[in-house]
Amino acid sequence: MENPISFRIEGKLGGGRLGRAGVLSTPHGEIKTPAFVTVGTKATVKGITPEQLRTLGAQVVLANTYHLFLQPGDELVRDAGGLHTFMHWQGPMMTDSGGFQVFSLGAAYGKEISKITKETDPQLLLNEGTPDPDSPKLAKIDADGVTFKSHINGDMHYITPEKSIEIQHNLGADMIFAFDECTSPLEPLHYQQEALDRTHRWAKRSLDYHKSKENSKRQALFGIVQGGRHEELRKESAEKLAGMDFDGYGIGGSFAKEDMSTAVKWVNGILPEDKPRHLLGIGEPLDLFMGAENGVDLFDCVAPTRLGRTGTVYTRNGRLSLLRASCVDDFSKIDEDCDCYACMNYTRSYLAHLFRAKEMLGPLLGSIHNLRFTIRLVDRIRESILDGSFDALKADVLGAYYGSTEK
RNA sequence: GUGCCUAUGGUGUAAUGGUUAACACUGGAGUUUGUGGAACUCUCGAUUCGGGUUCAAUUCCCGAUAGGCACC
Repeated sequence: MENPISFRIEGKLGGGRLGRAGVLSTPHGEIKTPAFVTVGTKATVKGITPEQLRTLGAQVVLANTYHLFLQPGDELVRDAGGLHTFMHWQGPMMTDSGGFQVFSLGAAYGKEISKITKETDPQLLLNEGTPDPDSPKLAKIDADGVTFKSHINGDMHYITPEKSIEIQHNLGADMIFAFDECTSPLEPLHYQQEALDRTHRWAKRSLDYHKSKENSKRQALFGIVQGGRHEELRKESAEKLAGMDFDGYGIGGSFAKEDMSTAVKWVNGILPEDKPRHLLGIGEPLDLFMGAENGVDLFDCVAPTRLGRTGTVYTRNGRLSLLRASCVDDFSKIDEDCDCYACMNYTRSYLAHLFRAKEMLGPLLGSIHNLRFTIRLVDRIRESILDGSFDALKADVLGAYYGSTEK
């Protein structure tokens, strides 16, 4: 049977490292990897038209199963002709499985926990124990699936691996994800193991259901590696999933920052080389270099849009809050090196005015800039892998970004 | 002109004869990584002025000043 996607490696990083550049072919076009996947959770990259996305160099958009299932409903999207038609994006698309919402609406709901934990003391992470069961959650896990309480109207919904895949079939993205459980790093080891076993069973069920449908001929299914910060679990997960016939792989989890690179290395050393790997929910400049260096082909992250929308922009010299007093009369561009629409036409002063006046153009321009900044950075990383200048680029970019006074 | 009322951060409001005068917005500095929501965390900043009563006054009294209302 013909595969819905194919992946071709065009160049490798060398030096015994896992990094590579390639081309991922999908039913809606090619993706040059490494690539940054723009996040369009509810079938829209907030405030950005598909035409603008193309101008930004966006190659692929990621929407979310959970959100679209609740609103407007996957069957409606199917009846509209699928996500591509519905949202007027004819390029490659992915959908996340809803697995992350098990985390964000469950263990992490209303808590200080986010995808990247700041906690650096491993003892604390391990001893924190299971978060108190009385705390309100919108997601409850059992062996078979997850009960969600809609954040929109309180309706209860039960999502199983099969249901997640069914929804994703209706949505019709080119690449879809198995239903997984993203665990909190605060969970103890025994829970991580239990959750991982469950994620593996769900991966198998996702795959079996997917393969039983015609959609598997035009939609690729990615399995998701979990295992938290534990080497044994990460490697076990990579091996288990590598043994299943997925079209590609996601690397999931909630990490302490410094655990991320080791987890990626463990996993990518095991996953089949000829299939694409997607590091879920990452990242920022440092993380993109780390991922690319260690064999990640796809990244997605809400940071560029969330930050940009709320007034924080990337510059070559680090992050800059446009709300800062110093921006009020700063008539320079956001970033001298940037070729985006915002940088070509507007000053920091104007952007500061828009954000202070709460004008809607501010969030749009901030999103445009951060997306372009991130997409372009990953594009440059790709080129550098192909022409052998990766290390020089990394030193140059990260030196300016993290070593400068702008921050 | 007379009478009445009011006067607390930049703005709008709390409170009290006794620690450190509270809250919201604004201002300043941050956080944000498969988007529940945009939210959250710090932080600067005030008792109109002058007298008096009192151990102690932002609080009670008198006056000034300013504003509001009413009346002539």
